[in-house]
Amino acid sequence: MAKIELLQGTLDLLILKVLGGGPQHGFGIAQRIHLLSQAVLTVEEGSLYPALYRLEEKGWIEAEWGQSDNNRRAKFYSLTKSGRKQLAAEQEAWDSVAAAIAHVLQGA
Amino acid sequence: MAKIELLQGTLDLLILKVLGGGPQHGFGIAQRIHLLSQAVLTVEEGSLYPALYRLEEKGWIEAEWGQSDNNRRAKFYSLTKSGRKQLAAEQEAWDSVAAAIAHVLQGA
DNA sequence: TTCCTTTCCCTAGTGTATCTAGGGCAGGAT
DNA sequence: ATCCTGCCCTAGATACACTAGGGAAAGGAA
Repeated sequence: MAKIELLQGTLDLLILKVLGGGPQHGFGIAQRIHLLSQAVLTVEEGSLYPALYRLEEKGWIEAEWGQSDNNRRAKFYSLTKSGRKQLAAEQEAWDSVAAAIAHVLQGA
Repeated sequence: MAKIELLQGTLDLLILKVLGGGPQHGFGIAQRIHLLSQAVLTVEEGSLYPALYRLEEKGWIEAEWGQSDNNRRAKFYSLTKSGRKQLAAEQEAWDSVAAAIAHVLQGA
């Protein structure tokens, strides 16, 4: 029984958002999400890497091998132009849905 | 390719919340969510009924056949005591996760 | 009357996202 | 030498919303 930690559909948004702040390697993205969410959100590696491939396949991010701060081989991802568009769209969608849910939670 | 309209995991919460306002039949629950969300959220029947069975099986809601306002046979669901607890828990979880996502969206 | 639309319930199968649970390699510290 | 950590990867399980159907009965329209 897989315990779902993230809301399905939000991981892409979170990744894109982090990359909006500059290139990052996979591990770093997960750390950053964990940190920024004040440890509420934890991205498992088994979710992270498949998600990165998805995003890359759709042309929203692109990868390049490099060297991490800790002197380790790491794949750095960065937003493409269409990724930037996608980020804006997903953020808007999130805002809309979150607001809608808030309405239901207040109005019932 | 199934287009996901709802955030996975939030449907239970929405249903419980609506039932927190009093008993409702399935169709009515979906209408209410649609209405309260200002037509942003649409619950498909293929999502709704399985969800109701899930919730019933877990003991959070219970069903009783009755008559709808339109004089039709309808199954009315209502919250159980443990359903009330579950509603509180899920609402809290939602608040926490939504806030966490908001943090990431602001902080990156 | 017959038809049609609406309301209400139901289910099998599909898709996809996240998870669990592994595996691997290399740097740096002990 | 050994271990821990950082970093990448993958196969299979699970969960949940979806599509795409089905059916019955009320009430109005033709």
